[in-house]
Amino acid sequence: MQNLISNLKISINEKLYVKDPESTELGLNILKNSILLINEIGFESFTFKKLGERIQSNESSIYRYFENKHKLLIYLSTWYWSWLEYRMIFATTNIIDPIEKLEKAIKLVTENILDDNETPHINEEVLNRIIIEEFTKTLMTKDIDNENNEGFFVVYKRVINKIVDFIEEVNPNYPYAKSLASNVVQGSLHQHFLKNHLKTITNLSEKECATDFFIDLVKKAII
Amino acid sequence: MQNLISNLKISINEKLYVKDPESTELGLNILKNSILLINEIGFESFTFKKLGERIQSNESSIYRYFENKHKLLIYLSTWYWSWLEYRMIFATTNIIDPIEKLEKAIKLVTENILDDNETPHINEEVLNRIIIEEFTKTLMTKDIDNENNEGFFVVYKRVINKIVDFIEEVNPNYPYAKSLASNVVQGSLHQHFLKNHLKTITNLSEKECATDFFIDLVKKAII
DNA sequence: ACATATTGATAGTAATACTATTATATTTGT
DNA sequence: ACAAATATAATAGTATTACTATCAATATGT
Repeated sequence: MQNLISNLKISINEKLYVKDPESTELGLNILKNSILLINEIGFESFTFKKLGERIQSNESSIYRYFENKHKLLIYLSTWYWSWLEYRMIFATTNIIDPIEKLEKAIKLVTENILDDNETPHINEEVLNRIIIEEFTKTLMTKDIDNENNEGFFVVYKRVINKIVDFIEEVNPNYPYAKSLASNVVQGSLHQHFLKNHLKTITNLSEKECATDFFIDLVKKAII
Repeated sequence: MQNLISNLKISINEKLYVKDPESTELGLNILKNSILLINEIGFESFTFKKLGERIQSNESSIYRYFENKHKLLIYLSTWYWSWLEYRMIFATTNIIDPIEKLEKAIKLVTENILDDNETPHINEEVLNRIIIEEFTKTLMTKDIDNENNEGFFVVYKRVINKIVDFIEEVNPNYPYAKSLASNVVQGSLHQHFLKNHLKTITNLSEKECATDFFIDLVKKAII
């Protein structure tokens, strides 16, 4: 399985970049360090100028890969959800029991992420932190309807719809499969966020993990 | 009840404004039209200059009320959560049955909001739309830990903890009361957002409301 | 009537988010 | 090996944003 994943190049909507960043050294460097820099200073303070200084390259060179920082963030998000999708597919194929399969999928989208070392230019652990802190910003713009039409969020929706399928395998009569699935995926990001910043309104901690909460919630809801 | 609410002046953390906007005509005008303008063009495109033009006042005058647009948005959010908190308190006092009380509270935080005509300078229906589209942006900044220490989010947390209390009245042994409550409040905003923009990953529609989904979810989780 | 507070108008600054141009370096095709 | 093509770097420039500062005009309170 490890090798299968490492051989798969994650392909990303071409409208998200000007020039494929995975095609050159500089491009890979942009990806790698944008993740690190956004994590360090936050997306609002992140600029192409600062990234240029960090990688000893020029602002104008970065603009040749990405139109703007918003599209770069959608690119990184898409990469993340694609990576998760692959892991989810491999982790659930060959599992026959629908409940076990659903649990496995929920585990994957809710658990803490560790760098998997398969992709030297992407630190998945740091990328996960960015997704927790910044992902909703890619959705919550006045441009969402256009960007949705352009297919910028298909991978995210595909991950959720995979979980919808698993829910329906367990219980085809549950009337809120879509809302439940999107609630798990987005709600999990939010619970991780609360754990980091607003601890008084979450039960998550070092000891208590999001996975337990969401598996319990989903099973009670649909079984 | 109506009159009780209208007589209550919603009081807001003084650090959120330079000069109390509810103390002058111009201030009330800033509140009223900032809500309308943010709804029209989105928070990213919203500037004090544009607001000044709209209300025939000057950019510099608006800066005398709010340090920046971020604090204005937190002010508006705090106003919204305070308003909800009052409605929740009045709607749940004197209800003895804990389940009925919890259902009432969930209904209030998940249902569609209509303008209540008690506050001429705040259109609650439009404000609710802003909360759905923009509220998470007030949380998701690099400054959240400082701002949380300053008490900018106490009202939001109080609303959630009220629901935590109601959950614990129904079932004191449920281990995830905080996560469940925050999941309902934040998840409801998100489901409304999906209903408006990413319809394929939610069951909400004109016919199916968030309230039904969340009441079903919570009751199954804790009873 | 006079002091005080409030608002308006104007100007100015640093940073951001780009675009355009030109120079330089590197790769590649034959 | 060398010309041609391509990629990158450096520099400059623009419009907008997010403010701050100053001063004049107006309204208000006693």
